[in-house]
Amino acid sequence: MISSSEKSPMKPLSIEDSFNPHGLKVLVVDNDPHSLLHLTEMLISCQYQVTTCSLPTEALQLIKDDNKFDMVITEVHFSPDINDIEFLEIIVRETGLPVVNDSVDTITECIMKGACTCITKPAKKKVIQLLWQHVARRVLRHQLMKPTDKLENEPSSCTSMEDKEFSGSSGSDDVQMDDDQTKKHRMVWTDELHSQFVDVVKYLGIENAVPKKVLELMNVPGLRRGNVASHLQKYRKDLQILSTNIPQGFTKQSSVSTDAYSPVSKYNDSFISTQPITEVQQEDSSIQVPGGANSQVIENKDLFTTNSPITELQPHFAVQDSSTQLVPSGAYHPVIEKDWLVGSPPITDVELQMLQKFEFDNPLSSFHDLDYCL
DNA sequence: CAGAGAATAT
DNA sequence: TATATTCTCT
Repeated sequence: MISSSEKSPMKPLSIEDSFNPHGLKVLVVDNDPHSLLHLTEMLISCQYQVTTCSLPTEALQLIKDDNKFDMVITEVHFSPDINDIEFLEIIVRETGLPVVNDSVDTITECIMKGACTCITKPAKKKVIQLLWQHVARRVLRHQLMKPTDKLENEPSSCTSMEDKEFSGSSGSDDVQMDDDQTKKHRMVWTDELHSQFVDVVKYLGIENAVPKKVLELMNVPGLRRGNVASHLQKYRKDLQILSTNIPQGFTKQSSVSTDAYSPVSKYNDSFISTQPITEVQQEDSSIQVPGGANSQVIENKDLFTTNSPITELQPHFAVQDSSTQLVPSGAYHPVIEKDWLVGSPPITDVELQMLQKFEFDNPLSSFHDLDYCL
């Protein structure tokens, strides 16, 4: 076997750890005992580690207590007084985890709310077997970005001059070297860096996440405590804002009623405390930092999202609604658009390469199916 | 003294 | 606005 062993506590998520159903922690939320059981059995038979509950509130509590889930599968028809779609949305936002909904008739809506895919009941084993790849892909994305970590100009070239910028010439401080890069090291929290940050914070639990710890665990050369402290401050602030704007009771009609600012402003921000992933619903903006050769592209997408691009929404969702074509084989067949099916951008070559690199030991999955699953 | 977190500055 | 720096308190 492979990764079944213990996971390094230092790295909350690594490809090796996540790249296999074995031990992946799945939270299943379903108020129908039968389908819950069925799904659970199937998940377990596929080596997932399953936690179940029947209500969204329980789910949130579970997430709060144990923030180490890798994936959430949720029913979308709970009860008349619970807005399941909103629940799904919150889960997506707060956990940043791949969320799978198990109802077909709301697939479009769910996908638009951020679900990474949708399975039908009764769940087909084949489909279940492939679910882990959502987690894998998320991790992959993080991993892929890692090498890009050049947030700082490498200290090597900076000599000793960086600490005290004004070394010799004190008269006129026209120290206008090729600044931009040598002088002003104003770091940029790229998606990747931020993801790393979020992972660590999640790992620690937000209540234990203090700058020094986070810094250590992130282990990014050049990153300083102050950077983390500052970021953490903002992160918390955003969480707070989010928590006061969203949770409440998930009431049926509360959803999109125009007034995003409901007067009521103190709810259970509880669950957010442990699952601090938020998402700023802002469209991306890629900025080119004018730095000449060393220019850097900053993507500022889903701000506080951990599994960012997986649930990136494309406009072509409007395409048809209910009839999700399932083929007897059990696997999804993208009768419609592939990316419509799952709301994810098509897998890239690099990703595929990475996936294949880590291929197997795991006979359960085959990467052809990525097309359907991811 | 170190370090967290808030406040303030850029 | 995003990040840095300073301040205050533990």
